[in-house]
Amino acid sequence: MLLARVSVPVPLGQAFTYSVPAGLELQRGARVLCEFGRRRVVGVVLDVGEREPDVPLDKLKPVVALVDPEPVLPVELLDFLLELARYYLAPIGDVMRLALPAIERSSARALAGQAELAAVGRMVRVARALALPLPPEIRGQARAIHEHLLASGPTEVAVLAARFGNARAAAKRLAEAGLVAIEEQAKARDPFFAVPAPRDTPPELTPPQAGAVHAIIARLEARERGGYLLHGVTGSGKTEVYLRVVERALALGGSAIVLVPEIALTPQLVGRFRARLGERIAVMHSGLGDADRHAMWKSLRSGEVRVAVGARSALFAPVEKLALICVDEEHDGSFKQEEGVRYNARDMALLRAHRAGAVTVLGSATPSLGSELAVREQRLERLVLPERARASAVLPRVELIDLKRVGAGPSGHRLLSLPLHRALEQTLEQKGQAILFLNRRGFAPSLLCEACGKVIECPSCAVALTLHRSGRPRLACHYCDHSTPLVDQCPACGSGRLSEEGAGTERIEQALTEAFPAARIARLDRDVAAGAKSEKVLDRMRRREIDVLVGTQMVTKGHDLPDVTLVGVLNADAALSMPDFRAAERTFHLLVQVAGRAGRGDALGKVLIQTWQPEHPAVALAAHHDVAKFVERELEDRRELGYPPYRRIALVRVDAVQEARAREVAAKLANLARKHAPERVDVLGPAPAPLPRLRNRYRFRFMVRSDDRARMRPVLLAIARASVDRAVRVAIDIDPVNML
DNA sequence: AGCACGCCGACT
DNA sequence: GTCGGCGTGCTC
Repeated sequence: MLLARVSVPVPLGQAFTYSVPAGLELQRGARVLCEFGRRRVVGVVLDVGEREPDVPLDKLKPVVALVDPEPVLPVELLDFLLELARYYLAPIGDVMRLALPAIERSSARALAGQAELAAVGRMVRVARALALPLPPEIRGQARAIHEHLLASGPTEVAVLAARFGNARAAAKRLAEAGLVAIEEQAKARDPFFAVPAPRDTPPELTPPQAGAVHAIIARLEARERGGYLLHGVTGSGKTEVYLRVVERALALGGSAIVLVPEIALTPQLVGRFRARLGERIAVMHSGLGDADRHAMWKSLRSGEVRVAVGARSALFAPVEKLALICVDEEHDGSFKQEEGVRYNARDMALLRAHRAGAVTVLGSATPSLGSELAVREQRLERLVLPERARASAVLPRVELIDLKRVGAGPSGHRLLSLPLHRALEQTLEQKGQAILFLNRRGFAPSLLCEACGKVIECPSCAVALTLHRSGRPRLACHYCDHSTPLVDQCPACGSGRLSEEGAGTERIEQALTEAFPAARIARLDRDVAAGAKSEKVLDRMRRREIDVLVGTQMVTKGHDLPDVTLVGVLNADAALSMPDFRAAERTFHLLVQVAGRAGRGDALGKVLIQTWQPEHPAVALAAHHDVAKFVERELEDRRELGYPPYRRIALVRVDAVQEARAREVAAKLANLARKHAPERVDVLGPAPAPLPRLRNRYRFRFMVRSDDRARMRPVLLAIARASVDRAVRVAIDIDPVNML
């Protein structure tokens, strides 16, 4: 009997078997229309074959119809997805969803046929100035709009509306007066493509770059699989290596995927790829609408474009003949998806490439300990770029400031110590730029009642509310969307003596503005940077319209800001105190990355790191740019403590609105795990999570750990299959990155 | 996840 | 007397 295993878009972890009607030619990876329960769904054929039914015949239904003549998924990608689902114990339907753009998934459109698909691209109205003398009675907004159109060329009416008040009406009047033409146009495919990038001339490679490029290219030409760790300090020119090897992969007839952390996917980076590879790349980023995303996906699937550049999800690019995957900043935690299918794109890049017989290049200035161990065990080959690509750019001098011994500077603020204050003065005098890093947004991290000693907490989470003063003063939860106007009385005891504890970026910004009234101070964090605004701030920084930039994480990542000569880390220990075995590694990476922001141009950079623990290895070794020593120490610690990369862990998270239910299920599952655990697999916990209540749900968790992944599998399967109270959510996080 | 079935409260 | 709340069971 000819049967097909079909992945159906439900989070059920299993595929369903359908009979194949005579005459229907089914291929693996093709979409099919199926009856599923009382509804019709579009599924993906996982495999087809002549075999005995594994379900009672009266349940077996036939495939209704074939949706595409050609499979939507290449076989290599399909097999990779099956393997990924197995690795993470994720429902196959959810995994398939990762790889299919919304438009390909939705049954309505899939069945509507190609004609309708072509019409999916949005139409927009574009205004174009007609070169006529403008009558003097046209004034105000209308005149401004006309001038803008003359200066900047045709512009979407929607864009005008966002920029000029009442632009729609003004544009309409201009159109009626015959001064402006308004035309319907198909929306540009991708925002990044709206401005064509000028082609660049490839720079000459430094000897280490050339060495790395040659090694990788040799593998590509031999069509052998292989993994490389491209270990280069910030500014050593890793991107140029990616560009060269991607070009080579293309020239050899293959395709390539380049993964970058979401935050690093900036117009600058995309611009560099486009300058070299032109229209031969597809950029997948989170700002893409369904239609644009689908256009990208289509061009990759058809082979018209053979390079995908993007964050996590670009890993699922539907390319054929995959030859190369590059993962930039491979140590970055954002490659791990933290909801739904909790996959790690860095790890899965190695898997997909290995299975496809392709080459993987993992790039970083501060490689993950996983990569370091892989080099030692010869699973990866290290390629080193030891120096900065620009001869004049040298690694900055780093100075540690012990906050226990050094007090506040003239501003009176503890986190603006005297040495930092002096350094800022000097930088401003010398017309340099400074970046100050503080990993806390808001004004003050908590409000403490001095009468009853309570901290004002979020009503749905067990965390303090953060005081924000930019805009209307409010208390906001950084873990859920709760936000209230600032209160002046303690909600617990009614006292009016509320003290603002600690400092966030807003408070530092304010202190700086007061201390350096002549300087142009700006702030960059998630509150400022909704959407593409962070690029705006960074552009102003590049244009030197800002002297001092205060910010969170966002200021630390890969941006090339050549005129920054001073970098201050206001509190290096913040990340160190996290209850997470990777706290030291994160702190180290962060400090080295931030330090790398200084002195990228011609001027010698200076880095000040303020810390309460100057002797802590993560801090002390980062100050000396001593990656090797840190890695050695940290690997030793991990081995002793039985943590990754020496042992594998899986975190089982259990949460429920009712605390008792969550606690009970966690206990039950941990017991079950212990019962199934073979030798060399241990179960630790359960215990309340470090954040014991979030979004009104109580959270418990326990850990399954082993030196052998295969041994853990039956234990985790037992947990995944156990039936539990429906009010309780259970999530198994394989190789967790975020332990909270 | 959907979508059914099923068994108890306030209303046209 | 019904409309509708969401508990629980199933989907090849």
